[in-house]
Amino acid sequence: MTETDRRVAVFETQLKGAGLRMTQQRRLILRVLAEADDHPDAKGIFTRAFAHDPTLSLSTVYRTMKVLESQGAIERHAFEDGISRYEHAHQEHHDHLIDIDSGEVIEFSSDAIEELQRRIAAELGYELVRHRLELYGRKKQPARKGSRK
Amino acid sequence: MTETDRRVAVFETQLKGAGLRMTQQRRLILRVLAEADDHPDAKGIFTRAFAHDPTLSLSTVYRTMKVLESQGAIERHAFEDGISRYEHAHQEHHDHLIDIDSGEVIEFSSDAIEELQRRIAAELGYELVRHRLELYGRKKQPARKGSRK
DNA sequence: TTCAGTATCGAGAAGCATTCGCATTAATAT
DNA sequence: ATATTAATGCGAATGCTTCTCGATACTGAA
Repeated sequence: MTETDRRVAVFETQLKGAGLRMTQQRRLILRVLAEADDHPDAKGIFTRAFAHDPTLSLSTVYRTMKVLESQGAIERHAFEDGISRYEHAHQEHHDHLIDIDSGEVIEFSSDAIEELQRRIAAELGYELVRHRLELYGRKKQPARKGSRK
Repeated sequence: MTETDRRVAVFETQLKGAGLRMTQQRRLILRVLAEADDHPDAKGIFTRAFAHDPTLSLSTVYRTMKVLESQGAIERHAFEDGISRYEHAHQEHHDHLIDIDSGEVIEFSSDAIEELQRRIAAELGYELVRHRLELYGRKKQPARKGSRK
């Protein structure tokens, strides 16, 4: 709760600095995102927020996501299906592993991969600005006696 | 020309085997793709093919891309903008580096990265099925005397 | 507190890439 | 040749996202 409040307060300050306003809707959406531990899409965010404020509109969710993103408060990702999914911004960069069967999104980071990417870009004559890495996998059965294959 | 004809012939055999038909439209679209050295989207493919057959419809392009993809004749990629782009299938797996300024797509492959990804997935308890890696970069100025920064 | 100015909102229309439905056409096997 | 039916063309429909616009409600100043 306190952590969420802190996020809201920080964001409000950022908004004011940009000549923007803190509204009930933005507060609510920010709260929903701060308390989400998954990567919901616009509709998912809308559904959760709508439960707290039935006057909220989907348009506002989309608009708010843009504002939040431009302020660096959240990150937007588009995986295979092309639908935008959101998560509150971490300080540490990370990539995603998506469970093919369940759709679950697991986060990970690897300095080795980051470095390798930078090197590959450099070899091609490019300066790496950003990247997108998604692994799609299937949960392994824990190895156990008698497990076949 | 010969290489393109060979591709068309191979694909026709695959189609027959699946109880499907080789049509003028499929031949044309396959030809356009075989001779493309970039990663066009559906509209781009349609435009090029339309020049040879003004009766072609965009629906057919989309339908054909699905067939081609299911037969493994082409690969589909969706970069940042969410639009599907296509290329004829290579035998070797590769990833893409996208030039931020020009939009140009450069292909590359790295066994080291492939291996690293497999290892990361394994550490998270997953078997890697496939992945998506896109690097976004900016062309470096060739280092020269007097270059600042 | 009240008020003016304007950023934001809700609701629905509009955009865009992609897919569908269906009557018509054409590829294939006999 | 001819029947079978996959494939086509065209327009309508879909689904996510953005835009339009009149109404609403933040915010700073009085």
